[in-house]
Amino acid sequence: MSKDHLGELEELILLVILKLEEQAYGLAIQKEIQSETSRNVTIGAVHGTVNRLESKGLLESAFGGATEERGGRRKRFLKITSAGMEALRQSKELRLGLWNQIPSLAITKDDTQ
Amino acid sequence: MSKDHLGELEELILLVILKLEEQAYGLAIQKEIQSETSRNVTIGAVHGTVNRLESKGLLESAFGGATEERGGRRKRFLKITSAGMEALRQSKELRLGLWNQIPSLAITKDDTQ
DNA sequence: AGGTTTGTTCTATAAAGTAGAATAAATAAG
DNA sequence: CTTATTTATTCTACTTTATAGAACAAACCT
Repeated sequence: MSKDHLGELEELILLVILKLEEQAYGLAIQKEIQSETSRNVTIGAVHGTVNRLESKGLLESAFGGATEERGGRRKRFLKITSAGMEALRQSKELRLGLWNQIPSLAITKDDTQ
Repeated sequence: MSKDHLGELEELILLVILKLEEQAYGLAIQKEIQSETSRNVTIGAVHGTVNRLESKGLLESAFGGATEERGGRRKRFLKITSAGMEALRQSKELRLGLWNQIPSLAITKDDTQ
């Protein structure tokens, strides 16, 4: 019953991974968080959180091959699992439900894409 | 720059306080979280989080007077400050922004009230 | 081989969240 | 007026998340 919700950074990282699609790996996630939120999360924080999410089954990782770039280690690419997607949907539903019960925060058509 | 975001429970509690309006105090918050999310947060967790939010200036508290009920101690009523409201708005904006960049999570008119 | 670049791992600490027992204050009952 | 009952907050100990950055690893270039 309890203990299925995402931490704040866990949720943010899952969302950013979805946004980055095929280019989701540690450093890219860190940069994307920085550009979306002007928040400075360190690379250690990103990997720590990613590891936790993987051990919970909310995402999977796989190392990429050699690249065409200058040099550097192989990237560890992240992919959301269906359990991870479900967790994001639940979180969205909870917030939407609460916002819409509070007039000053309710969703309007201005919020839709 | 960094360190202005809400924890997961912090945000949930602020939203519930807004929803409860004049009846926001420890036990009521606990029950409301239970009914909105079927999550069992203990009363210690609620008060601990409320205290942290108050010390951050995101909410204020004041004890109520005697009631017309059976017995029991005075309630400590909680009220969101403008800084608290601002934090909630920022959090909403961040999520809306990310969801709308991800087709499977984007807000549609079905999500509006 | 040595240097540079890109990236992950590791280790230590602080903050947030969890849990429930202890305590307090108000009213009712005897 | 003393004791019991109800409603509620405080307190204390612990676990999980989040923060921070140094250490380490692997790929490419010269």
